[in-house]
Amino acid sequence: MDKNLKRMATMHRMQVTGLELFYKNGYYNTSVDDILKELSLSKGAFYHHYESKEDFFIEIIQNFMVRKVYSMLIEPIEGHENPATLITNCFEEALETAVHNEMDFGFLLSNFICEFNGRNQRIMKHLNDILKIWEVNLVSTLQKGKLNGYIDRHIDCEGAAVFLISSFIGIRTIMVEASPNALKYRFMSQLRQYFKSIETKQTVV
Amino acid sequence: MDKNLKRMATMHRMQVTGLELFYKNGYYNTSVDDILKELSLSKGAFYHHYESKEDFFIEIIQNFMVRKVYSMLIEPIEGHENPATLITNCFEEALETAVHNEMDFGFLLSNFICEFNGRNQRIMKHLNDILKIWEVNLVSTLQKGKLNGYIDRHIDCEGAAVFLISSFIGIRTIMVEASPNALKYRFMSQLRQYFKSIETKQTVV
DNA sequence: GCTTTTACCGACCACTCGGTTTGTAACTAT
DNA sequence: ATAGTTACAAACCGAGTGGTCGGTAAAAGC
Repeated sequence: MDKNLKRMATMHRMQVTGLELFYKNGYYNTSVDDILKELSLSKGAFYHHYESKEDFFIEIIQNFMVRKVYSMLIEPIEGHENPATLITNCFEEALETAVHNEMDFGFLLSNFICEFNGRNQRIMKHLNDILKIWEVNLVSTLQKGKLNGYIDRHIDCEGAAVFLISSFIGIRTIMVEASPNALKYRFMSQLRQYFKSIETKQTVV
Repeated sequence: MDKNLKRMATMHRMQVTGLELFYKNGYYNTSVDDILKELSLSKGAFYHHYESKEDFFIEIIQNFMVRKVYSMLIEPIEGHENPATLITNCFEEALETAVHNEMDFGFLLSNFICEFNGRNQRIMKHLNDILKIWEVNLVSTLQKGKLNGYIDRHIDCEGAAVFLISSFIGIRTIMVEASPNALKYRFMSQLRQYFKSIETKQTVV
């Protein structure tokens, strides 16, 4: 049983380092040997635990990327407050983290989507699943907000979710270079502007 | 002199095919040989005309990508009409083209930005320059719209430009898979919503 | 105590990569 | 006609690539 523990410890180490390097250099630009070198492990160790580089990556997606999206983008918007506040704060924090990350290479999920788009259906399926989960949760937060009178009832929540996802992916892409802090500030103030336009109009009492 | 013509014809053919394959498979996943095979040319031919794969790509950026961004995203928004109309129509058309493109792999510029982000400074500089040109033109269109009374004078045009660029890059990234037409429709209606919020409020006469 | 399983090593394979070198046919300038 | 230049072909190089395989030491199961 603690045999299994050792196995899992090694596999975990491989996945952590794997994700790090894949994120930094891209999937195709990171060789299995690169990962192994960092861990002082051999090819034999890798192919003892995993069938292929691709299978290895898919395990990383399911073990790490899903969780990161959950903790960074989904859990923070659960709740019954005003969706505008929830989502704005969530984005603000996600961008702030990126600004202060010395080794930021963009939004993990969209980077890989970009790399595999139209080139690797199997991996794309897994990545799109994560995107879908995010979208569904955004929609449900917005709809809850509609019921609670925060969001205008004429608003198309699916549309708003797509728009929010798009803008987030975009800003994270261009934030990598240049002056991320200025970009973040400008983006956030326009995001608030957008939210104002879909919030329920407060008729003067 | 017509010697030079032959030279330029060959180089042009290489760049056209090069861009095609780089766009389809990514820069690092396209070998020089892949391009040469398509043209029935040899390595010798390639390295006779270009110093390296990287130099070759930079020439492609300057000869083709700049022009594509101009014709697709900059020229259509030049004019003195309402920026909301100009930009909305421009995005609409750009997305429509993508929807009907059987071989769409996303937004050329942002795909490469994503691939080179934090990995190749030299190429990133050229790509960021294009992005900057686009941004500057968006800002100037918006400011012109302010002067002409179309855009609310409290709006931060730089911020709006960043927001528009972000959302466009994002929607093009997620539009590749799934149902591009539905995504386009949803995106466009939210974009109009956003523009409504930054247009000058028409006080009832 | 003996056997089996596990976790890992490291040499090796066939292949691909960007880039170099050498050779040559055709054209140009004199 | 001849000498030089241009535009390309083709073989080649060394460094990597994902993946295989035979071996081994230690632990687990009986």
